[in-house]
Amino acid sequence: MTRSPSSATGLHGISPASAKPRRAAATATAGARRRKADAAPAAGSTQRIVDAVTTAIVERRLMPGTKLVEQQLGDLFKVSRTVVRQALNQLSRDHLVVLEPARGAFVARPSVDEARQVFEVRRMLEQQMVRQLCAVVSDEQLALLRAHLVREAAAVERIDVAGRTRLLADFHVVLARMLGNEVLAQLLADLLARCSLIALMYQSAHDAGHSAEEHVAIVDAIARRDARAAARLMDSHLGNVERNLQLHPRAVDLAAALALA
Amino acid sequence: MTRSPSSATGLHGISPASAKPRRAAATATAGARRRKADAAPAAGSTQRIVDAVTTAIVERRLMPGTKLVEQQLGDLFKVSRTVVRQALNQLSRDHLVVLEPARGAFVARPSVDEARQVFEVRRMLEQQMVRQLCAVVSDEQLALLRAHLVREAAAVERIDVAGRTRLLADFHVVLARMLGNEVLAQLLADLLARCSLIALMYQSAHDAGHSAEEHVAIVDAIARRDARAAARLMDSHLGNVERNLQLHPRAVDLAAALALA
DNA sequence: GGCGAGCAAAGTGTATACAGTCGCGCCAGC
DNA sequence: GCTGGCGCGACTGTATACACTTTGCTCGCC
Repeated sequence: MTRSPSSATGLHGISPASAKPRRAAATATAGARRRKADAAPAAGSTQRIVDAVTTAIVERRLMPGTKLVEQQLGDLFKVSRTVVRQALNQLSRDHLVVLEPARGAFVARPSVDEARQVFEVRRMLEQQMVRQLCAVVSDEQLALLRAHLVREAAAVERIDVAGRTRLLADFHVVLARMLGNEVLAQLLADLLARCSLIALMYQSAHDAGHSAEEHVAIVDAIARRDARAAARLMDSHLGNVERNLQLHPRAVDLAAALALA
Repeated sequence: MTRSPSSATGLHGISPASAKPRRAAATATAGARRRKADAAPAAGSTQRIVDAVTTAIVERRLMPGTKLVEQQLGDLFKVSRTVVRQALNQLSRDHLVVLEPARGAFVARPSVDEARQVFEVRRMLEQQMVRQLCAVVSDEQLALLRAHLVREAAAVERIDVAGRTRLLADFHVVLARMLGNEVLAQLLADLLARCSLIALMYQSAHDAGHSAEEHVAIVDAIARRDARAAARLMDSHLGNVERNLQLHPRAVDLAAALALA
């Protein structure tokens, strides 16, 4: 959350690959030289569109299934379809939109199976993540975590839906970053963006306050360096979040329902 | 490995996102209808380029750092730069190439840190993966695994470098697929492609025969439904692979060397 | 009145054209 | 002889143009 190039949009860790595409993983020298180049001119117009669409989806202004017409987006952002297409391609890689050949781009509608699988992977990764974090976490980092928890609580308090959604997701990315593992962090950011879309589709009955409390418990366990507890708490936390989704196939049994009638 | 749209290239699980971009995750009806469309006409020329470059990198015909000029690729594949650019964008998302703004596309040169982080994530995922697999694996699946091991051994035997590299990596994707978790499988495929590049850069001293033997041990543990042993074996297997890389920074100490001199 | 063929509008897929940027070599000046 | 600016060539970034597919509608036919 320190140096996110797309922080202008309001998203930090969520935006799945904001930091990725343009960041030269090349030798450090090249990275340093580039810094002046992409600081001022807003880091490419493609990324602007990606970020805008991402936030729009996460903040529920674009519903799943919505068609994204290239020319319309181009007019809105005052760019050509070329740039819009690049953005849509990136978004499709993040699984936020689906490209249907010769038909167009649509906001993704993740299936129930996909939702379960995403959570499954998150459980695998994050359980191990907190376990390892117990071994290496510093006091400064713990302080940062506490600070994050305070912000979460505040957002929950003042019913700031967009803000709390972002903070609750960012919590997990912050944990990943603390391991110093950028690969893990980006992976997790991707998964969390997909989770936003999933939560959005399958109207989560989960109340944010509960999640925030569980985050507190997890941090407490980490502070005690209690790896087993931390892993268990994270597992049950993710289980709770998933359980509170309405992952009961509806569209599928439409055929069955009609057959019955 | 059953229905890979890019199997024509010789890569199965490795090709990081061959299956992803064009595969409509949309409702099953749309998927069925589309099948006729993308079956025959080779699934888009963009993907052809992505696959070709991917295999070229994995099979060591394109060395890290090589510049990929758009016009040249366009001439080679008889397509316009537009298509080439799309392909390069996809490849950059897979971390196989790096795009430097206004400079061009280069075959990625993953840093030592990145290599370590990729392996770290693999350990997290795959340890949990085999653990879970012990609980759900069927006899047919075990037979498939045994068959795969036989193919691995054969490739090692006849010193088929390209083949064995692919098979050794595919093993891990096959495991992921057996959990029925496509999200996990694709994630792992991504990571494995990056590992190919890493192994290629930091001249692995690891001999393939050893890896194949470790795979056998892992499958044995899974067959015994011994989750703890399987997890431990997978962990040590990945540890061995990583340890056999020459992950000792060289270019970095250039500055130090100059300071000394 | 329902149904299928055909047509037109909309939108995507690809190619081409143009503008901006980087890198390299040349040349003047010190 | 070496250094620093200048200009040219190559290549990338973006816009525009054109061809093809899909889709919804209309009209004629059954």
